[in-house]
Amino acid sequence: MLFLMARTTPPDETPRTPRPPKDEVRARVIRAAGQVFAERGFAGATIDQVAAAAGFTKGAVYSNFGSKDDLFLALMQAEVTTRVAAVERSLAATTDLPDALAAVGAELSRRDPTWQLLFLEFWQRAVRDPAVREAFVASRRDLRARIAVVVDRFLAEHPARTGWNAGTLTLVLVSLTHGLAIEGLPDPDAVPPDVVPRVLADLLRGE
Amino acid sequence: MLFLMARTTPPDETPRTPRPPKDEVRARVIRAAGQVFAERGFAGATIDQVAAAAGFTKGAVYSNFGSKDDLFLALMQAEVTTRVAAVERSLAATTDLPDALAAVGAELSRRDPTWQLLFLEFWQRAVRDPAVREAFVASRRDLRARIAVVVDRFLAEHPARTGWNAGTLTLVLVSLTHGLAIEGLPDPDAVPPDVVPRVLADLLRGE
DNA sequence: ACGCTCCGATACTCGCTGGTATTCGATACC
DNA sequence: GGTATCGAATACCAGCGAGTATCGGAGCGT
Repeated sequence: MLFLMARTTPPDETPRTPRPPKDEVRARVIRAAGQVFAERGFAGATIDQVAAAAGFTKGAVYSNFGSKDDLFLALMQAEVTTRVAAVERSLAATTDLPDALAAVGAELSRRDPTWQLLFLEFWQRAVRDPAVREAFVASRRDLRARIAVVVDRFLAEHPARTGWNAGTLTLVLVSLTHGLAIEGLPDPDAVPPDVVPRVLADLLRGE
Repeated sequence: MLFLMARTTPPDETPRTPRPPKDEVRARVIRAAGQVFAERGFAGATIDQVAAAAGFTKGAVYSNFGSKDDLFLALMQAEVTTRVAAVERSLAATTDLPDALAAVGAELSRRDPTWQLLFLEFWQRAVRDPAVREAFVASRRDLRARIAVVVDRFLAEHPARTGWNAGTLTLVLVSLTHGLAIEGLPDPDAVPPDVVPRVLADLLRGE
């Protein structure tokens, strides 16, 4: 391996810093961690793999994160944030409840296994580790609350008399969606496409 | 652990072999694997831990299972079997459809965190590893099919006219229960106790 | 009784991975 | 331009854990 005696003559150096962007490293590592962790699982993934996927080496990772766990937490933080934002966005796009919920459902259960895998990984840690659990629960509640706001508005506008309140209805939607994803991801044939709407129809059909 | 110095005099020897049970070792190892894997995760658990939990050493494990994965598959097999048996039992106990479905739901989503953790760990591996997936999908279909048979019988007996066929209804039930477990395990307050029966009531309320 | 066989225990190997200490290069400041 | 600083690369280490080879003793057939 030869290093070219890189010259240092400043004169003609590119004005724009070809700098190895400061915290972009951090972002890239986190992104890479998302991929690798989703692919091999937290315990199954190695720091070297993450670093490589990000285009760096272990040193970069450890100079940005204290430990593997630290990296994991950072990833969860980032992922949850973007996730909540995505849901929020899809909710804002329409005023029609079924549409909105369908959008949320689609958002929550993207056929993309990556998110499901990661989410479950987070979940597992939350169940096992009280410290993680706190943050996890908070974000879940936040997510459900945001969806519930929309549901609530709809229920108010449409006096479809139903025994359901917004919170519980939201819980059912979110839970059902996740549960279906669990069945459907390894076995796509197992889940007919219109299950969620049909269930919702039954639930909202005034008593 | 006492082995009675079992005598060998054939005449009066206890008819039942006081022997250090042959394949009971296997059973104990599997049971221990269930606990340990659920507690630390598959990758996070060690063969030594499993062996110790079963009251043996690594040697016992490796003389009964070819590898860690092998043990894992065996565990899954066993778990599903006992699970199905439990469901069938709870269904046999009642003739009322809602009651029966609620019972099934309860059975499927016991607050027992062990099972949920374990199941989702299976799921993760299934999604990631094609070999595991095959076995996983097969046992899932088997599970749903068995439940569906009974649901079907009930639907036939109880002319509750509903747009749902047994298979889809079962899918919804199973999925919903799992999804609720995901929300409820880290955050018990999030899930009211009677959600499943209420949803089922709506779904079965004849159209 | 006797020895054969099986299976669990013990001890060891070996690769791997998280973490650390150090080096090296470049940016930022003087 | 020279130097201090920061962050990534490299080299390295120690522990750990899956898997293996071997040992020993308990059943079982004869």
